[in-house]
Amino acid sequence: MDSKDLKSAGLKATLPRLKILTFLQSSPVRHMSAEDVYKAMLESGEDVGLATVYRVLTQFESAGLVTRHHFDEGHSVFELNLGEHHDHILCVKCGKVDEFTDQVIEERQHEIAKKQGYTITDHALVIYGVCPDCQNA
Amino acid sequence: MDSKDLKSAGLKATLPRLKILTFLQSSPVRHMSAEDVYKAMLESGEDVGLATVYRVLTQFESAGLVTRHHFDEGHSVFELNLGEHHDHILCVKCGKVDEFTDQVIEERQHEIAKKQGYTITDHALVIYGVCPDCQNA
DNA sequence: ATTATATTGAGAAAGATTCGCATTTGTATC
DNA sequence: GATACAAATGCGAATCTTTCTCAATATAAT
Ligand SMILES: [Mn+2]
Ligand SMILES: [Mn+2]
Ligand SMILES: [Zn+2]
Ligand SMILES: [Zn+2]
Repeated sequence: MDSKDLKSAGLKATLPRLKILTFLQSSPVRHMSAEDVYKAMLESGEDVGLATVYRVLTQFESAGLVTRHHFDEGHSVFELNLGEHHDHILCVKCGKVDEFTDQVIEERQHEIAKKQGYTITDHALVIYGVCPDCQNA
Repeated sequence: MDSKDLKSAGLKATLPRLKILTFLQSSPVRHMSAEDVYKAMLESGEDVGLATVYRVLTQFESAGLVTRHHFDEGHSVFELNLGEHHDHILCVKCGKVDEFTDQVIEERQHEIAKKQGYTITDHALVIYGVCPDCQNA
């Protein structure tokens, strides 16, 4: 039951929130826009307004349940937060999104921040390229 | 004369383009939104439409004269391309934008791309933090 | 079951960027 | 320098994503 997850996140266990959380947890696709989630809600019969999807995703983000990315200008992409931080590499041809972690890069960023006198709070790293599948085509 | 720069970039030397390029080249502020450029045009008396500013900046980007960034969702930021690649670190309090380059990070990204079978085309790295000035306040 | 409060849905509104099109400008030619 | 034609401009309308407003509804505690 996801109600527990919501409650412990300080959120009332409403139908729209349960529906959306369950969907995020069960979807094999990890990176989705608000519109993607909205369409999934429509298809599963459950009536959830688009505004509610946006609100809930934003609340989930504040609660740490979800992470928001800005891969392209123009719209946000969300993914269920599974704990471990990672960065992304994505295909400019087909839009595929892959993930990676690199401890060297992580450390280097902290050194850079320190050198410039910044207290680092976050970072966003996206590598753009052509994926293996799209190279032979 | 900037006409040369425009011509060699394959662009007709029109008044709006000259005005905008000259402004970018003379401004001490390196990172600006289309709106910023538009306002500067208004102040300098020259009448340039907002749509034209957007068009010209996009053309400059295609011509390699300018680089576009997406520091925050919701609007693009442009900077004159001075040749050497660099990444950014910016203050979440005051919005200051600083720059840096790190060869280790650059190389690591290529290794990651190779490891995943991608042909890397580009990347975007932004470190968010609190700048020195904003820490004692 | 009742109440007090938080949440929802629908459409309006906002903010950034692009489009459509009549008018103007740049440049190549005479 | 005048002429001609394609390219570029400016304006407002249109688009797209996201947020807001607010009356209606659902939730959690009593
Ligand atoms: Mn991810
Ligand atoms: Mn820069
Ligand atoms: Zn691909
Ligand atoms: Zn600051």
